[in-house]
Amino acid sequence: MTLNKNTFVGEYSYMLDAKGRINIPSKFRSSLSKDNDQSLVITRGMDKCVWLYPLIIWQTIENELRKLSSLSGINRSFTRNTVRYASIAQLDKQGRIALNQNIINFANLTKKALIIGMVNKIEIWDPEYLATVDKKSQKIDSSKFDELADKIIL
Amino acid sequence: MTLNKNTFVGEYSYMLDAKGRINIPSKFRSSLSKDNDQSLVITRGMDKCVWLYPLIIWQTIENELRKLSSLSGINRSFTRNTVRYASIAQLDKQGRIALNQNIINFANLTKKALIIGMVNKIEIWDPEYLATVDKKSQKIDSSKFDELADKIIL
DNA sequence: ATACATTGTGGGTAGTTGTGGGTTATCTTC
DNA sequence: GAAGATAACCCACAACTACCCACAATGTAT
Repeated sequence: MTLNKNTFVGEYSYMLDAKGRINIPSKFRSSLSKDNDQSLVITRGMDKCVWLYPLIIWQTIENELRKLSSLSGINRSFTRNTVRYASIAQLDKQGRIALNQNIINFANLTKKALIIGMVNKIEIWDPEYLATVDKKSQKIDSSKFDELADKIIL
Repeated sequence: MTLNKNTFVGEYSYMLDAKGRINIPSKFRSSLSKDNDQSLVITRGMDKCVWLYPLIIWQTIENELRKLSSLSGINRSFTRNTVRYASIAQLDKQGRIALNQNIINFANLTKKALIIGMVNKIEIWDPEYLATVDKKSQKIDSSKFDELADKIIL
């Protein structure tokens, strides 16, 4: 198995149950390295979505944040936004995590939820909301998109 | 066997079976280098077709994406769009991969499918749809082919 | 020409995965 | 300390997927 650990790609559609639990795709679970102890850090995304980091990846982010100068306003607000709503959750026996009401509201989640692998982290979106975001960004950013695509896509 | 590894040329016609599985030409299989662990990454093409990358080639894309900072919105949506429809699949014992319904719909695949070697990646097309695309591009592209001629000597 | 290996295609089965819900523990608040 | 709310744990089960075997058609070697 030559797959990179703690790397997530692909899109999955799941249900949020009445208790606020949501399944983590089994491919993502098996991608989690052992030293994560089956744990993810739940936090607010920069967009209106949930971000999930493998615990050990989160720890490296914490260390990066420690180094950031607080002189810069963007640094302060980024640190505040990412850290203040962060919580650690361990997968239950069925491979789910429980989201609290706060973050459910923040991401506008109801029942259907899209889980998207974003290489080093995982996003959870309300499908309809993501669709509107997609449309907007395609109009605005298409030229910058092409630039990135030229560099990265083979 | 003098061909470069992870290089694909030629066209093959195969059937998609009831389970969404499709055979990978044996020439392509033997071209895959060992370190791919018999794995391909399935994703949406820029045209309405399926793109298949050897795993290690895809990983170079992943690593480029990893470098993009999530502070920038354009980076986030670019990563999302690139990675979202990707899935890693290992060839089964008969040398096939399974396509999910999402990508089958995207590429308009039914039963017959054309597999085309595109040097560093593989494309899967619906034969009839590709025919219509070919007709259109012949009209449009002849002038742009001349531009390319400056860059690539055949 | 014959025997043997490879390739493309189909299908059955056992195990995994996604989802729901009930029961027990833990924490709050009065 | 009791009552109520919240969270953790367990079990159940349908749907799906990965894995296995089968076989005809084609290609290759003797």
